[in-house]
Amino acid sequence: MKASQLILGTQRENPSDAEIVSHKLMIRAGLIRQVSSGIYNWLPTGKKVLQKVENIIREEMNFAGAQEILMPMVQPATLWEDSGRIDQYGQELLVFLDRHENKFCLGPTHEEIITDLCKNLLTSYKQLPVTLYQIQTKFRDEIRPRFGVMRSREFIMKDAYSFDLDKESLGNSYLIMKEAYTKIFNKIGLDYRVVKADSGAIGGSESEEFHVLAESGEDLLAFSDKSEYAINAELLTELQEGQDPFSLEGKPSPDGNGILKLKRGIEVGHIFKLGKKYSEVLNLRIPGEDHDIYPEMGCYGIGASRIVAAAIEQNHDEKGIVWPSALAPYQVALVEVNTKDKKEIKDKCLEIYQLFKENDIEVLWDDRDKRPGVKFSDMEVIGIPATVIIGERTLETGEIEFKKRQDEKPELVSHQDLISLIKT
RNA sequence: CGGGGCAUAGCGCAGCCUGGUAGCGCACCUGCUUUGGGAGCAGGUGGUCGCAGGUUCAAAUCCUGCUGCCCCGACCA
Repeated sequence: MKASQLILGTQRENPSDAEIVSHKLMIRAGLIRQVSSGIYNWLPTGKKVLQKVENIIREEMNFAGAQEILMPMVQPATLWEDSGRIDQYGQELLVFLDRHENKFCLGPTHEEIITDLCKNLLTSYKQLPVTLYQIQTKFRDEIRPRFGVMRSREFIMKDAYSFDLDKESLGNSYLIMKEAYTKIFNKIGLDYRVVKADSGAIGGSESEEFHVLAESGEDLLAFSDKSEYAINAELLTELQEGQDPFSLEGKPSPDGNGILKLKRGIEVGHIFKLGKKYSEVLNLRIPGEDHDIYPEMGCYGIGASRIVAAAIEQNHDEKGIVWPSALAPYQVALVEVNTKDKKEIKDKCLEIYQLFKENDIEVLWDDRDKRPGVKFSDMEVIGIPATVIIGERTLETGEIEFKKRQDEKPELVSHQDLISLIKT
């Protein structure tokens, strides 16, 4: 991609209404623009990053045997009346009327829809176990949206739903998803933890959360310093009735091993064992060997758009974003310096540009007629992991200036080494 | 929903107190000169001053009402 043709949307100054670093940088790097409170446009660069997240999720979900579907964002409110959640979910559910004055809502989650779908779709216990998923826009009318896409009203979520014959099989489906999640967050390249969690409004028996560790995280997590024990501090205080979560620091771990340490996290994934809650209340019965069964369900969410913000919270410096390579919108920036009356520089850039393209390296060629400083800072705020600089200095020698995002100065490398340097 | 703040060009802001027909920096467009870390000069584009009412000869400015956005809290993926 040539920067001269790209709608970059970078901004020099921090927006006045952004508080946390990921929000500021997402605006300044031209990833998002606000439409309304908790509602955002995703610009070309942001969309690329989001798509990287989605594709990693999709790959691992498919690998785990889950099947991708797409459910509607608009759902009949009657389904929510049937499940009894219309009151429980409350104001967060955005309800409206269509032209026939039928009540609909914007889907904040899809247990009702998927359960209803499966009533017609699953016709035999032989089809179980099965896990279906989608990557789709959700809407939750948050009391107070904040921090950009970190806590937005509209957001992109991957939600998966498993259906099993019995509890044991559900346990297996759950583990498969947990493993897939582990692989997803490893691939994305963030520092994360899994903790026991409260199943909240979704309901069910058991749940775990995946948190990206960051100082700005809204959740407080408690870990034992001696064992694997890890729990959402809020849940632990509920279990221990009414303590201040902060007071947990240094207390003995409930599993009897070690003492508790607190960290802050951003919840990016949540997996639940739902049991028969939805299958029973919505009457999803599947013919079994001798009698109909209500399948044991599980549900598994990942906040794709939130991951983008969380990744920035964890990976930035004073110049801007520092993408983990799996999420970078481009793997390399090709910056040309002083090309006026220097056709050789343009030619050299074109040559390298094509070399990258032939090797399937996503390259952003900054061919704009701008000062070098402007280009460097744009590439840095966007967070592209590597930059290749082409200018007069190295035109004669044939060497290439190559700089990693966090390096102060470029190093000189040979033409042949370029590709392998970027791929590692 | 309670408490606080803000609303003037794409972004960041001044002007408001003390009413007189809107300004600065950045960005953007044209030209020339520049070009290795956010260039210089010259010229230019862009604003129903959030909305509605009121006071006044005259309102960005004063008064009233409303809306939107941000922050803190309760709540939540």
